[in-house]
Amino acid sequence: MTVAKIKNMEDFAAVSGISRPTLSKYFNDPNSVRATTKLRIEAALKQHDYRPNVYAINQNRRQTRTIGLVVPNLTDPFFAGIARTLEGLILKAGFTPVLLSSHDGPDQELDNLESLRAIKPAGVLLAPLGRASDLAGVAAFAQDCPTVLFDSNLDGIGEAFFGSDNRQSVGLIVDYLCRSGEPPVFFEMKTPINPNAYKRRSAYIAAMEQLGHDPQLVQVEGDGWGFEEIGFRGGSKALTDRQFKTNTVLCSNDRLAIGLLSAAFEKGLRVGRGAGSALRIAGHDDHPFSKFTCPSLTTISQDYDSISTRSVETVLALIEQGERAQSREAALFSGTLVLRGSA
Amino acid sequence: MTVAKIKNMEDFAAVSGISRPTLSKYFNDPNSVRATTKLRIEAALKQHDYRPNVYAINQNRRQTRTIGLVVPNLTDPFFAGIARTLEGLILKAGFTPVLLSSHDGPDQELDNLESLRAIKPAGVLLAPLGRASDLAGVAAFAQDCPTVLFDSNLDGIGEAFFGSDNRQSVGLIVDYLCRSGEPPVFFEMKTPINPNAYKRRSAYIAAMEQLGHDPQLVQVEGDGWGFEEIGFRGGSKALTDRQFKTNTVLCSNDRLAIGLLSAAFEKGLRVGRGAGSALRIAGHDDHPFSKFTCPSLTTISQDYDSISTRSVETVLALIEQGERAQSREAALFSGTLVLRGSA
DNA sequence: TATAATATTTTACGCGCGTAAATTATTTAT
DNA sequence: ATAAATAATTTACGCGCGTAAAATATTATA
Repeated sequence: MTVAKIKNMEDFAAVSGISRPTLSKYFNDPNSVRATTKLRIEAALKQHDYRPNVYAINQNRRQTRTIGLVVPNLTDPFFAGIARTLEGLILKAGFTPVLLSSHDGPDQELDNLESLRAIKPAGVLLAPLGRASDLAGVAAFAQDCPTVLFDSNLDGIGEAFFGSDNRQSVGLIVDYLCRSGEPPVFFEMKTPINPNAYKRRSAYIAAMEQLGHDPQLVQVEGDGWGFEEIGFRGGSKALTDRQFKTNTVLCSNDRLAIGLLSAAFEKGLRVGRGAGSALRIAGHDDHPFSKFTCPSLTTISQDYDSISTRSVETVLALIEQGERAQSREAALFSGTLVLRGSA
Repeated sequence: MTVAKIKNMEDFAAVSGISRPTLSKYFNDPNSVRATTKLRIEAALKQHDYRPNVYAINQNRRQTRTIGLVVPNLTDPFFAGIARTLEGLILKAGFTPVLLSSHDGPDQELDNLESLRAIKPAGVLLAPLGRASDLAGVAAFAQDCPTVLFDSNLDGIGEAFFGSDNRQSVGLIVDYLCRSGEPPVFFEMKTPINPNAYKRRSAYIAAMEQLGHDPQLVQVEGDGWGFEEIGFRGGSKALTDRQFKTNTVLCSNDRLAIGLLSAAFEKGLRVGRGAGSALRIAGHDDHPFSKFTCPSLTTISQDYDSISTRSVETVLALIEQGERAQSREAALFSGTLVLRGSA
């Protein structure tokens, strides 16, 4: 470390003996310069600790090396986990992820997109709120910036969508529940926010009918995103009112199931697939906590490895080719059954 | 919306009839210009949709309007919640938060600080990993950038620290548990990563001794941050080996408690403060899920409103005065008892 | 070794905005 | 109405880097 402070690329060019344009090339892509000069530069970097100014760089570049990442709510460990995976993939590709949470609010979602617009990201991965999203606003953004949707689909918005095949996954668990005991009642919110919820509802109905059973829906009131609380309250009411026609409940997602589990416990109902159990409860999503509920929750694990990988690959491809996709890509991945104690 | 596209402040000056330096002043602080011109500018903004280029702005400003926010792990809903609160406070103060998660790794923690260095934030709020943190690295960063620590303290690093008064909170719950039943055994990790864990351990010992009880520690093996899993495994073993000398267990944090709760359930042990219960379990932190465990978890709620508010106030003050604090501030806030079903 | 191909250097301009100094316009106080 | 105070305009430079063009140096090919 020399005494003279290096404050810009010019200074660094002086001390390293490399011309500034070559350095500029190097910092844009270390492999774009000759191997020997690369070594010289890296040797000098070790000695002098210089870092190009991000702001000056991005002022001139058309394409930023940033990829925006917007999830509905980071407070939900499910999305926090996905975000982490995606961040890792983005970093590995040599881009910088910028993570934003919509905090379950469409206003915040639009604010996030506005913030991203300001930093001119090369691409954006967006898990929209769903029904609550400001469709026009999101569409306008996707028009200006290569955007890939995941988790929740918004018809026709973005260059691509990757998510779960709810039809397959719900079919899978309905089938399992029917084979292993009484057919399940479907426990959900009356007016869900997430489009997946609607798909799961109809997938449940279809699966039940195919197996020759009567679909039974228990739809609880409740606004917003406090799913555990909604599941708890609605579940308590449903249990006292004996709304569940069979001893088996399939919840639209794990967070509702966690609430229902809690309600059942308070009522003194034993949950599980054992002989002495009064109720079987299953969920969907394999929420990080579902392994530690009492009893542990039987659920569906979404193939988030595939969803993440494909989503990132797709933005990267869009960025590389520099133009928009000729057609909107959409792929749904299969879930797998996670058998635990509750059903 | 006019046809001619406005691409920079000069263009916007032309169409709005306001000189560029005045516009520059306005965007730096809307109230620094005369009320009438402010109105004129805002009227023009509505018509022409222009946004100053962030990169060009920050290239010249010494002080960015950005505040870095680093938490140990966003996957933990506890930190996700705090992060959200802090983001809100930062936004309200007119700054832009940049949220980064260290993913429980000291390398990532340093990487995060490096990333922040690159964007030259006005200040940083850091919840360090604790024992795992690279002390020298963090200290070096705090030297270059006004940094306020919260949640976990690192001796002498940063301009201030705000956290919980573990001595008070643990004293409170130990006292409650002793008054309402058998004195608690302390359930924790043998070599915790978080400095709070050590404080809680000694607070437990002190509180027990003061009440004339014999402190009992059950320390489980386990590396890393999968606290629920560690609590589950260690708890299962402790229960089969009858390591708990009394029927009451105080866990070092809620996530361990969730694991222990799960282990107790599997063993068929009834947890709660009722007559037919075999075990009482209490936690610490009021984790978002502790309300929905079976039974719901008696715990300590940290005063995160105060911690958040003071932390943000302090960075803002540091930023405003433009110089470092003359002395390192540190404040601990009291927790409150959250009485639920488990103890 | 001569020639072609590829890298690097030199030179120079531009990006969009911050900001300073001098001048002119507007508001406020007297 | 006049002077003083405040705000806006004009002019001009600089920030740190991207990037283009021409000249020069280095490496690869024959």
